[in-house]
Amino acid sequence: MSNSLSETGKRRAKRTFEVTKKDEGTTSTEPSSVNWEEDQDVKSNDFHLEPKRSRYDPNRTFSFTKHCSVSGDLKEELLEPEKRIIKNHGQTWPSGQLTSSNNLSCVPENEAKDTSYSTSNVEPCTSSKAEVILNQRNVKERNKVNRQHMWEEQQLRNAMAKKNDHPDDIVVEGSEKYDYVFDTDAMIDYTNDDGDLLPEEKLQYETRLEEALKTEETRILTIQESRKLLPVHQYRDELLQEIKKHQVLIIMGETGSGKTTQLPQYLVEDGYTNQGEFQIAITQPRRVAATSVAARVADEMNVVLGKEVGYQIRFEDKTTPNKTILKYMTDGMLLREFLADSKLSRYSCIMIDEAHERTLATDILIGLLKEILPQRPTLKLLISSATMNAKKFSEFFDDCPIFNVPGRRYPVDIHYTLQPEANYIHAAITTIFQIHTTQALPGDILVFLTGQEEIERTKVKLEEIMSKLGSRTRQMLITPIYANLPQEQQLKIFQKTPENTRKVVLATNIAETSLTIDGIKYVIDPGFVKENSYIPSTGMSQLLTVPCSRASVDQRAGRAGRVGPGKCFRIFTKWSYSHELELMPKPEIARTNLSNTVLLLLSLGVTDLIKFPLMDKPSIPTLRKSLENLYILGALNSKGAITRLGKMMCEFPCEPEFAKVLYTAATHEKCQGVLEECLTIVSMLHETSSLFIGQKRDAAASIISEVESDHILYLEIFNQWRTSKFSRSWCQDHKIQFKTMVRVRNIRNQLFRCSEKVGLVEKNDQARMKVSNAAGYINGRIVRCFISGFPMNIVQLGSTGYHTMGKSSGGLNVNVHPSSILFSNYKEKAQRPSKYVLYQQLMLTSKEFIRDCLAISKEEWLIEMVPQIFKGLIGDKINMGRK
DNA sequence: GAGCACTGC
Repeated sequence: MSNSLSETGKRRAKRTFEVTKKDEGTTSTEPSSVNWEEDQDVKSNDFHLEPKRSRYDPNRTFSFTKHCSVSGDLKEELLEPEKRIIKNHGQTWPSGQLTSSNNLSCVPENEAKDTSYSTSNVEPCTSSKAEVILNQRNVKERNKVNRQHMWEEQQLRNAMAKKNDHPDDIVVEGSEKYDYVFDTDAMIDYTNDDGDLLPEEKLQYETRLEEALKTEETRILTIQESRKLLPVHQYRDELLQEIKKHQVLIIMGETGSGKTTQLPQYLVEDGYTNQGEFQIAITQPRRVAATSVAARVADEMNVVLGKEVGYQIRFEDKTTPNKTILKYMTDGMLLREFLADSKLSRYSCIMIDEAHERTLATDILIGLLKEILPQRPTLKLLISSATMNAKKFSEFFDDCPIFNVPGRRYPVDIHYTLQPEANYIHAAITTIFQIHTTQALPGDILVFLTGQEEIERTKVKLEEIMSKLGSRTRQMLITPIYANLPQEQQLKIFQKTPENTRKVVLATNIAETSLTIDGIKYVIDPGFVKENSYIPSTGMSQLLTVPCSRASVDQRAGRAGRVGPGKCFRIFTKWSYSHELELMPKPEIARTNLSNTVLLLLSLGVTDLIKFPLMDKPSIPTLRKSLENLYILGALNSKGAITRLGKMMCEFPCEPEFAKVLYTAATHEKCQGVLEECLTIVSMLHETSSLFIGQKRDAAASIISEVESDHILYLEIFNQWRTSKFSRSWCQDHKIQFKTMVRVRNIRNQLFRCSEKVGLVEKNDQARMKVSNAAGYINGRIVRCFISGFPMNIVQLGSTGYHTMGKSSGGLNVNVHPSSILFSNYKEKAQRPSKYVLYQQLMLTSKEFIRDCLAISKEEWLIEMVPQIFKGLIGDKINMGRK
C-alpha cells in the first residue's frame, strides 16, 4: 500500500514541476496576476509562495504570482518542520476539542514534534482509503495497535537528522532533488525506499495493517461509537441540565458539532417525550435538511424513518400519529401548525435550528413562541444559532443563557487583495489560473459569482483561455451551478473529478448553504451577492448586486475546509472586510412583501402588529401597504379585522392574491366555472423561473402558435402535458423542465384539495353546468379572476409606453420584459398593444420590467371586477381627456 | 431586446 502511494507521490511531484517549468513564457495568454495579502489572524501553514524573509512576519504581504518560483523558503520549510506543525496544531481547533478525525490535532503537542511530520505531509484528501481510516483513529489506539508506525516515525526522524546535517544538500533551482521536496507526498516515498524491511517483517506489517483496518472499519461503522466522537457529546449532561433549568436556551454551535442530530436524541433519552405522549419538533429552513437529517437520526436510533423519527415538509408527511416522537420539519410547516393549534400543545420541546439564517418563517415563529411560552411553562425552546448573532437571540428572550458547542472544521487560510480590484470577474479568472498552474492536485476550486449571466460569461472566458493554453496545463472541468439550472446539469458538480483534472465550480450563493460539494480546497470570493428587496411605495421588487455581509463571506470561506485544510481568496481588501461589510445579512422580514405574514398573524389573533415581538421590526410603510392590499382584496374589513374571506385565504398555502383568484373563479357571478383553469395557472406561476430549458419563445412556439398572454401559454403547457399523461418525453420534446412540471402538479393538487376543503370546488362545479365553456369565454373569465386578485398589478398604455395606475404608485413607467409573450407579440408580430396589462411581477434590474403578463382586452372588466379602484381611475382619465 | 440571488407553505 505504501509503495503505491509513494509512486503516485513521485509522479505527481514530477508532473507539478514540469508544468511549472513549461508554463514560463506563456504570460501572453494569461491574465495578469493579483496581489494577495494574507489574513493576519490566520497564519498560512503550507503556502509555498511567500518571500523568504517575511515568512513568519504576521503583518507581511506577499505577491501571489502564477509562476511558482521555488525559492529559499522551501528549504526553510523543510528545515523547520516542527515550526510548521506547531503552527498547524494551534490553529483553529479549540483546545479540548481535539478530535480524532484530524491527524494533526489529535496528537499531543510534545508528541506532535516527533510524529506528525510524516502525516502532516500527506494531504488527508490524497490518501488512500486505508490512510483515511487510520487517520480517524485516536492516537493512543494507533500507537498501541501499530508499532510499525512508530518504526516509520523513527525512520523519518533519522531522515530529518540526516538532512539537518547537510542543509546544503537541498538545492532547489533545477535540482534533481527538487521534485522530491516540492510535493510533500514524496516524504512517504523516502521512508519506504530507505527502509530495510525483511520480507517477513514486511508481510507481518501488512497483515497487521489489514487487521487494524478491518477492526477500524467495524468500529467506525458502529453508530453509537461515532455518535460519541461528535463534539457535542461531551456536553451532553451539561446541556441537559441547562435545559432543565431554563425554558429557553440558545445553542451556539458551528456546523459539524452534531447538535442537529444529537440534541434531540438526548432529549428523548432524558424523557422529554414521556413515552410517546409528547413530540419534539426540530425546524430547518430547507426541505433537504429536514429530510436528510431525519433519515440519519432514524438510522442512529435504529428505527424506521416515518415511525419514531419522521419528517414533515410540504407535499410530504412522513410521520405516524401517536408514534412519532422526533419530528424534523421546515420552519414554514411549524408556522402553519399554529393555525390548527395555537398552543402547539403536542410538543414538549421545540428546537429552531439554523435560526441565524433569519428566514421570514423563523422570525415569525420565534415571535409566536415567545408569546406562548408563559402559557406553556413546561415547553422547552432551543434556538440554535451561529456565533455572530447568538447574543441578539439571547437579548430577545430576556437574556436567556447561551450554550456554546464548538464545531469541527479544518483550518482555512484567508487571503485578501492588496488593493480593491476594479473588475472582480477578471480578478477571479486570474486567480483561478494562479491556483490551477501553481497548486498541486487534487484540490477543486469554488468561485462565488452573483448570477446566471455572470456565471455563463465567466465559463466562456475560462474555456477560451484553456483552449489557448492547450496541453500546457492540466485539464480543467468547469461546472456552473445556480438554482434555475436544469436538474441534470446541476448534478454535474457532484461527479467525481477525473484524474489529472481540476474542477472549477462557478456558483451563486446556492453553494453557500444549500448544497455541499466535496473536494473543494480553494474558494474564490468576490464578496458580492444579488439581493432582492421590496419597495412598498410602488409594490416593486429590486434585485441589486450588493456587498455580502461578513457572516456570508465567512460562511463561504468555510466551504474550503470541509475535507481538509483549505484556502480562501477574497477579491477585496482586509480593510474592506473589517470596515465596510455589514456584520449580518439583512433579515428577510426587512426586505419582503408581508401581506401573507400580516394575514397569518391577524388570523392567529395578533391584533397589534407594532407590539408583536420580532427581532427586527418591519418598516411601517411595508406594514401599511400589506394592510392596504389585504383590505382591497377583501381579507380585512374597514376596521382592519379579518373577514371570512380572509380566514379562507389563510387556508391556502400561497399568497392571498392567488387565493382571491381561486375564490373569484369559483364564486363570482361574472366569471364562475374556471376554477380548474385558474388552479393550473396559479400553480404554474409559482414555478415560471425554472420552467423552460433555453429560450421561452422557442418552447412556446412548439406548443402553441398563437397566444395572447403568458398565463394562457402556461395553461396550455400544463394541459398538453396532462394529455401526454404527464410524460417526461413530452417535456423533453418541448424544452420544458420535467422536474418543474412535477412540482407544479404537486402544488396544483394541494391547492385543489384546499379548494375542496373550503367548498370552492363544489360551487365551481355547480356554476360550470350553467355557463358556456367555449374557449373565448373561458379566457375572458380567467382574465377577470386575475383582475380581482391583482388589481394593484395593472399597467396602462400611455404615450411613453406602459405606466402603473393607482393613486400612490401611479405614473411609474415600466417595460414588458422580453421574455414575455406580450413582448414578442408586440415587437415581432407587430400586434397592437393591449391598453391594459396585468403583471405578476414588477422588478427593477437594468430597467423596470413587468414579467408574466396578461393582456386585458376589455376596459369594462376592470370596473366590473374592482369598481372601488377603477371606477374612479378610469373615470378620472376620461374626464381629464375631455378637459 | 433582456439576462432572476435563494428559500418556504
